[in-house]
Amino acid sequence: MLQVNYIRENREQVLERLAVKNFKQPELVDQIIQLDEDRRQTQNLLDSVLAEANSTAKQIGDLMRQGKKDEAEAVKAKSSSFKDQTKTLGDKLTAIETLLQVELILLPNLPHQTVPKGSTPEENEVVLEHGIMPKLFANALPHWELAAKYDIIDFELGNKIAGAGFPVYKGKGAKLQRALINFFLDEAEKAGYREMQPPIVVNEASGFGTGQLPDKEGQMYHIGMDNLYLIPTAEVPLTNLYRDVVVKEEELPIKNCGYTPCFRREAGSYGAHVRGLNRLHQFDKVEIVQIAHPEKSYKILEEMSTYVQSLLQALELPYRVLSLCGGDMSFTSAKTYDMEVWCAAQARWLEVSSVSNFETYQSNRLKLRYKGKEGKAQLAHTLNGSALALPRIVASLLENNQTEKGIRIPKVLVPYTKFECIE
RNA sequence: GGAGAGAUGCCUGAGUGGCCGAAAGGAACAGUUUGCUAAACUGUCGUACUGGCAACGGUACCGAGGGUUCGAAUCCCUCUCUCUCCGCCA
Repeated sequence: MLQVNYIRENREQVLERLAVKNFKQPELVDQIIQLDEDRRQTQNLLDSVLAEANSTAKQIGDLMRQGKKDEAEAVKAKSSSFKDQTKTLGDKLTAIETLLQVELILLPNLPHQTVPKGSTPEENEVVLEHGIMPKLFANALPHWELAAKYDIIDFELGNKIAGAGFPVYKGKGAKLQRALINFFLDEAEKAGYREMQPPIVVNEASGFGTGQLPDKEGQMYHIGMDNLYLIPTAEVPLTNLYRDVVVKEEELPIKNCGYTPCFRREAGSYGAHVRGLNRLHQFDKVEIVQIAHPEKSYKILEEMSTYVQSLLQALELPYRVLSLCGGDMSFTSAKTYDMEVWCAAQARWLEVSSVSNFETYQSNRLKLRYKGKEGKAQLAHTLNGSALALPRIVASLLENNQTEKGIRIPKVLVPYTKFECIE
């Protein structure tokens, strides 16, 4: 959520930045500025009535204590009129504030100056490509066929017990999952992230804090009986750990990571491009999250991108880094890098990580601030990234590393899998 | 699931209708002093909105939301959460 004061003082710039994100309702900006104006006016009025009511009440109290009952009664008669006024003004103020909040929530984050213009994925900017795309032998298979051939991932079985998009990992397939999770967590720890194990259900306040609610509730599984949401990403609990928190400036940056399963309804997705592991309702992911000083957050974004790339390099996967254009970026992000790995048998790039700086967009909702020795508490910047999401990593490992004898496990993973090949 | 207790500032904790934005102690910060790794003394010490160039004001907030009252941390209602005991249980 953007800050009203910022919008008021930087109207032109806000409009210009929103245009980069292809925001369709720029008129909201002026509406918000007007509502804010109304809000302050109404509050001033209300405050002055309340001030008068307070001093009158005090007066009555003093008179009562002095035993001047008649005088007190006289003043009492006068003070009862304040009630209607404060009620009316209070209701008006609440109505304005509610509307202001509703409209503020409709504004997406402002893209950073370096974010490329554009509205479609094709307009994302390729920052770099790394690695060599493997040349596969003649009868090379896509990963869903490899999964069946080696009996390591069972989509049918998942269908039976849960539904499409909930695969069952079997034998070496399961071990590969576990190996990847442990490898990612160990690497994150080496990079200075503290491992956390958060709940995988969250309440409404948490969903609001990171921006999933109110507008994206259709994307999350909801447990109606207890009004809890299954997390779509560990970003939600890991970032919400700092909701309503003021951290010490010297503690920044705070670096946390965590492994969780992630749940996404993915309503409306179907077809060949979501086959196999390409898109699932439940998947595993290790997430990295940082709470940063505003002056350092863009440097940290680059570091996080470099870190994620180091994982892909270690896994020997060919990848590219995209700087997302304004229109393709998420609602809440100020700048996002996507990492995509090459899936040789499908001959396509698959997104395996998304690293974003949210600046103060989330922290404003979360009321996440930092405070130095001097001065007031300021909103911190939040960043997060996948490091990494498993299914598409598995898909590309299977496809890229397939040989006529079996699937080769990358060297760094062998200590974790305890096997070198899936035959 | 049943019964009970509770929620106050960074922490402990007092406050049961006006003198309470809130005692006291601790912590923290600044200073003084003695000197030695600590103590004593003094001062400062909540947040948000808002008016003002500023000095300095106004308003709201004692878990959340309503209500009673001229006036609520304090009384009433609803909700949320925490703790204790019982039950169930990985």
